[in-house]
Amino acid sequence: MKKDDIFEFYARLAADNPAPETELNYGNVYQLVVAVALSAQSTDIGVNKATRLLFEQVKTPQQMVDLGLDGLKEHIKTIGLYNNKAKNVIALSELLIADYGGEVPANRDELTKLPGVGRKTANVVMNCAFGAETFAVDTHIFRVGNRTGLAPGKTVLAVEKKLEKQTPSPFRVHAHHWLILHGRYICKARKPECWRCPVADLCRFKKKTPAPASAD
DNA sequence: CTCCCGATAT
DNA sequence: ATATCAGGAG
Repeated sequence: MKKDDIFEFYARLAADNPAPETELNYGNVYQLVVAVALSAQSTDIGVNKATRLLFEQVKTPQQMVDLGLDGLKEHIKTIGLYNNKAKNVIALSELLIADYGGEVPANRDELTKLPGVGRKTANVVMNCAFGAETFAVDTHIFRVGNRTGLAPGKTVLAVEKKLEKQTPSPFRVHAHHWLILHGRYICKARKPECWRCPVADLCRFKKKTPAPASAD
């Protein structure tokens, strides 16, 4: 996409939502790490439903270790991939205690050493907790970037690099949230709602979906 | 590349 | 019935 269109693309999303935030619920940075780790291939709504009770009981890595593997599984049974996620969250909590004094490191390379925390999760934590200009490319951003032509790429890393290189400075902090929310509610995987899309005229995906009255 | 895996929308 | 959901590890 051309430079002026990229600027216009973000300017319009920003106008609709000046201060976008994650929709995952959390009370501290440790809980943010856990919530994002649990969110893989699952909806934010489903994760929030499970963490509401969990986070009342567990606010620190030590409290998670005390809860134990089976106790954690009981809380997150309703989330997909819960066996792997439970093991990772316990292991991640133990590592935070052993190597980081129970604190979450404010550094992407250190975050990535935590079990269940890959580049995307680390980028989310760096942005949401520490204000870093990171672009956490998830399924939504990968789709929106490719479909619209804003940031095409064959891999999530390629899309991330493109976003990092081309995103104008006024938008760099919030860009990834604008793109996720846009993908979640308008540029949806199954049924994109182009008729109410604020950037449809900038989008290479020319599929003109019907108006809502005749959409279904 | 495959496996992990429940809830929800279509 | 099947696709999709804030991916990561082996």
